[in-house]
Amino acid sequence: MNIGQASAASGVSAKMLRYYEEIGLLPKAARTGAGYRVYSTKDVNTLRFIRRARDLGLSIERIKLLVGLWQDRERSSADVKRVATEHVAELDAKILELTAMRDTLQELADACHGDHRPDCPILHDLEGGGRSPEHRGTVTKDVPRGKGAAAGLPAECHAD
Amino acid sequence: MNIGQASAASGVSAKMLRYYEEIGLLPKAARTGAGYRVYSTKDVNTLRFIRRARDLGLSIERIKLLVGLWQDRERSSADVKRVATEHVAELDAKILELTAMRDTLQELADACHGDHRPDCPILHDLEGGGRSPEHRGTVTKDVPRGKGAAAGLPAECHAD
DNA sequence: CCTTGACCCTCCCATGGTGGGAAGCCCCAT
DNA sequence: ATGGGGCTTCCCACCATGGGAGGGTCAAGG
Repeated sequence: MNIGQASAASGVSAKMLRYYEEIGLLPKAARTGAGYRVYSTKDVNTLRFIRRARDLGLSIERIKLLVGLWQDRERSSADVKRVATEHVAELDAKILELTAMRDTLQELADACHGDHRPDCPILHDLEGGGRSPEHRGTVTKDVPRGKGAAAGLPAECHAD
Repeated sequence: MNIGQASAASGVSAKMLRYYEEIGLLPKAARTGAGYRVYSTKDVNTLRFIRRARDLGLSIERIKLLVGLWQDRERSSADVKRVATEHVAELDAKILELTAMRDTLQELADACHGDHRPDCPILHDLEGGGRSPEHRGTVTKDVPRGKGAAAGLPAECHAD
């Protein structure tokens, strides 16, 4: 089977097939005399496994672990479960983070008239924690991206 | 104000300050004779605006729009609201996607004994749509990443 | 005046997965 | 033998961010 056929049969793009090989997620494919990669049915099964795992949002690193476990008859299901559970925890964290953003923004949008006038609580909030700061505090999770070095400076606001 | 002070006062890293300038999110900063960037209080306000917008997950492109509207006295709040609403829609889509992943994976993990034995429904599912395919169909949203070109090949499974 | 240390500059690289595309070789059918 | 489609490698782009090298600058203290 050529790379194109393996791609069509697995739902993984040829580009990704080469990439997965390069990063060691797949073993190096055998080659024809002309240098074409050759795949077996077994390879396609592995690829489908990988694709399903990607569909569940698993990182390549974790998929490497899972493929290893999958091919290990001596594995313990506890190891597999742990990998899955870790990913669930990360998904939960991400969902929480996005939900907090969503809720804050939705509230602001709800409070915005959305008419031709310039007055807008969304901008007001972005400008300087507009509506009661404790309100923002409850909704917006303090995502650990900004290192919170924000120092003094009186909020004089308004850039125009 | 130097870049370090502007960074500390706004919570945006110096690295990002330079980057935002490069991509045109910020106007080119004035320079001292030695080439040091100089920032004003007004710049810091803009930076805080940007940082808050990033905290809400807005993309740089959308922040460019918002900053433009913010500085436009003639803006209509409808324009601002539209940008916010679009972002809320994207957040909702992402949350739905992640939640579907999470639920599927959680179900699989729940069904997994997690003991020393190798038998594991998680691997079984990844292997080939294991437990009743319509079940997977209901939970896992068909995220539009794989182009669904998955063709034939009988699922013989098991790569070991 | 000179050193020291903190700060700033530009430029390059890496991340994580994925797609796009160019230049060039190969295979099959007409 | 020619054309078209498939394969190869290599480079670039995304998005937003951090790290670091190599070199200039500034302020304080000796």
